[in-house]
Amino acid sequence: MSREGTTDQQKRAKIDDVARRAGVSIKTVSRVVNHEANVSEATRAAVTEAVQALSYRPNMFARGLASERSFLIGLLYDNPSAGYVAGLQLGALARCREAGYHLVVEHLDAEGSNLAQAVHALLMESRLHGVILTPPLCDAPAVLEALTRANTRFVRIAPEQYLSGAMTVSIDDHKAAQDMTAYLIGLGHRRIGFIKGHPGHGASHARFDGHRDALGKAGLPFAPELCVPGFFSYQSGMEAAEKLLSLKKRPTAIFASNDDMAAAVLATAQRYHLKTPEDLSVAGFDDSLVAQVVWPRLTTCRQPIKEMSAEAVSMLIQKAFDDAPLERRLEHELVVRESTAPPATAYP
Amino acid sequence: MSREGTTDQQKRAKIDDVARRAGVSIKTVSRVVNHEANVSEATRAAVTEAVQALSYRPNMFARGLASERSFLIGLLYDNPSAGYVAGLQLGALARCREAGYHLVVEHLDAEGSNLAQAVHALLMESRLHGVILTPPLCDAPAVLEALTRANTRFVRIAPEQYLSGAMTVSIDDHKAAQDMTAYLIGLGHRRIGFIKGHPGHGASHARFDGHRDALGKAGLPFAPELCVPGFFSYQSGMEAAEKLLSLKKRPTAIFASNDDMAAAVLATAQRYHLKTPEDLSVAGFDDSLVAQVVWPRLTTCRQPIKEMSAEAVSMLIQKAFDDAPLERRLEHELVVRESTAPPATAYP
DNA sequence: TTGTACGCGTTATCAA
DNA sequence: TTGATAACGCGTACAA
Repeated sequence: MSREGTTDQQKRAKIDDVARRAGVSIKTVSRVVNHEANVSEATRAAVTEAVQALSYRPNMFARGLASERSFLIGLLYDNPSAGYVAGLQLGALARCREAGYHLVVEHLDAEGSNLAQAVHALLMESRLHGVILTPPLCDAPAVLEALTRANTRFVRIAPEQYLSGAMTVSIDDHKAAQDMTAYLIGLGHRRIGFIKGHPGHGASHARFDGHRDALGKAGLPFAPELCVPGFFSYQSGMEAAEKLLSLKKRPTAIFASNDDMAAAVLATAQRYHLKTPEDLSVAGFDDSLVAQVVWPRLTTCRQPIKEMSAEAVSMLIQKAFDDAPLERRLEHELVVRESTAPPATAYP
Repeated sequence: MSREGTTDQQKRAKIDDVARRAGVSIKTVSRVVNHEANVSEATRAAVTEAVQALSYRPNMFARGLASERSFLIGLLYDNPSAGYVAGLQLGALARCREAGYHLVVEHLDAEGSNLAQAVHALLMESRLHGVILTPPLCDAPAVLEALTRANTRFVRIAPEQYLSGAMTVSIDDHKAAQDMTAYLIGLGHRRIGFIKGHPGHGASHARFDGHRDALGKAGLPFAPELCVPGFFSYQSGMEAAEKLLSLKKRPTAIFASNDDMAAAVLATAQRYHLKTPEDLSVAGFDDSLVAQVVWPRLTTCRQPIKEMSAEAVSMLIQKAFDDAPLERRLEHELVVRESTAPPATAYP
């Protein structure tokens, strides 16, 4: 019933079909498709024409079987923040699409006893071209070892520990936190509360150090009671906020190590009948979705998650690994919104 | 340098290795691995032992090449809500892991002109076992047609349009919205504002109808000015809330078609110096992450997204398709939190 | 109940 | 610059 007898869209075209139509061998088609050198312009054009005419797409499985590596990239995560994961994934997907790769996603339990086994199994059955590791997985020894043993390359995003010879994408968490604290000091704040991040996550320590260094540079003392632990969760932010706000000498600003905890501070402040930002300035980190969904909207530090994961994909699929840098650092950005203002109480 | 000469972990075991170790043919190994019948208990045990000893995992690419279908399931999405996508993905991943499948994620532009081409290309290069379609993609004709033409099975999650013979997972949006409005009426509210969802998404109309029916059942009039359009985005929620709150005769409660928009109502109410829930009750839909991150926390309707996507995977990988139902409907649940209360103003 | 031999669609080796 | 042909690891008629 098709209007054209010659164009049979029903069956998928294979490399042989393309070769026949272009009047060349399959190897030549393979060369063109894979952008290899040593093909004359004429034949290349002929093959390209045939590929388009037949709307040929190389079979992913045949490729994976024939070559050692595939066009599949793995994204391994175990992160409670939906916004963080969604952002990362979007960035990775965009770059994958450009390059003709596909993304296989895997949700692992970073605390699970069978972590190593799960990674091992994944690598055995699907020779992934490469793997993207997000925190806290990028610091899990079991994962790292399984990857190394299987000789699968990987990129770590925002890792905590330095790992010799491993590819990494990150921002300068130290500098970013320092910038934020300096901004708060610039507004006139002198007593600034700080809520730490999860001690198991990479950036937590760097952010804390940055905060403290900013205090030092401004000649302000570091008050231990103003620095409380947190775990990146909303719940932990509530508890941390309780501690800080029940202090006899309350801070005029609180800098939380991520937006979820900052949102918790906002909620807790309301329960204390404190107005934000008049009575209490609040700053977060990440510029995740919640930052714009709470009221007042959060002043925060934007981490370019999409760009980071896109960069990770690029590093995995690059041709020459010899002269390429192992570590890439992207720029952060201070995003000032309504949750921060000069303190109502004037200081000398 | 290995301590055991016999156990060479470096190379991946293949089916031949297992067959040799178990003293059977590769076909028998294949039978055991794929849980086929007609294998004696003794040989099955022997093969199982060999599989574990060699930590054998069948090569995904070889399988995909040899058989028509693969162990890959596609998840296609174009959804602005990070929480929704993250939840869906988690549910699908969990079920996939149990069944030994992997998830290939693809982010498509539902409005894009090359939608059909993108889906077509994906299906040509990787014969996915099946595909999960999320709104609004599950109603995109281009996607549906590409899938049908490639003879790839799919499950639609919460679709708008009925499609004969297509598999579907959903909740009863009509009933859910009706329950919520009935709950608000039960609290004593008589003027209830409603913010619609994106007209292109399946559930929007059903939710609106449910709301209106609940009003009718309670003998309350439907006031057109209390029903405003929205698009599921935070921004659209802000605009909708503006309209409702600037009414000369303001509603005492607002029911938004999702949590993002409900969060926007909360923020807008604060700007109007309205206290929630004393001056204005607010209800959302989905029970996404934001519902618990805002203050007061949102009363909402929980949609079991994880269960829905897990169910979708199950439907895709089931053996017998003949006697299986094409549509499955899961239960919703009203989650009452602090954002709703009886109205301050008493009605006769 | 078990095994043999072939094919799936690519990439890669080597010769032309 | 090209091409013939052998892997790649598994599923599956078909035979035993």
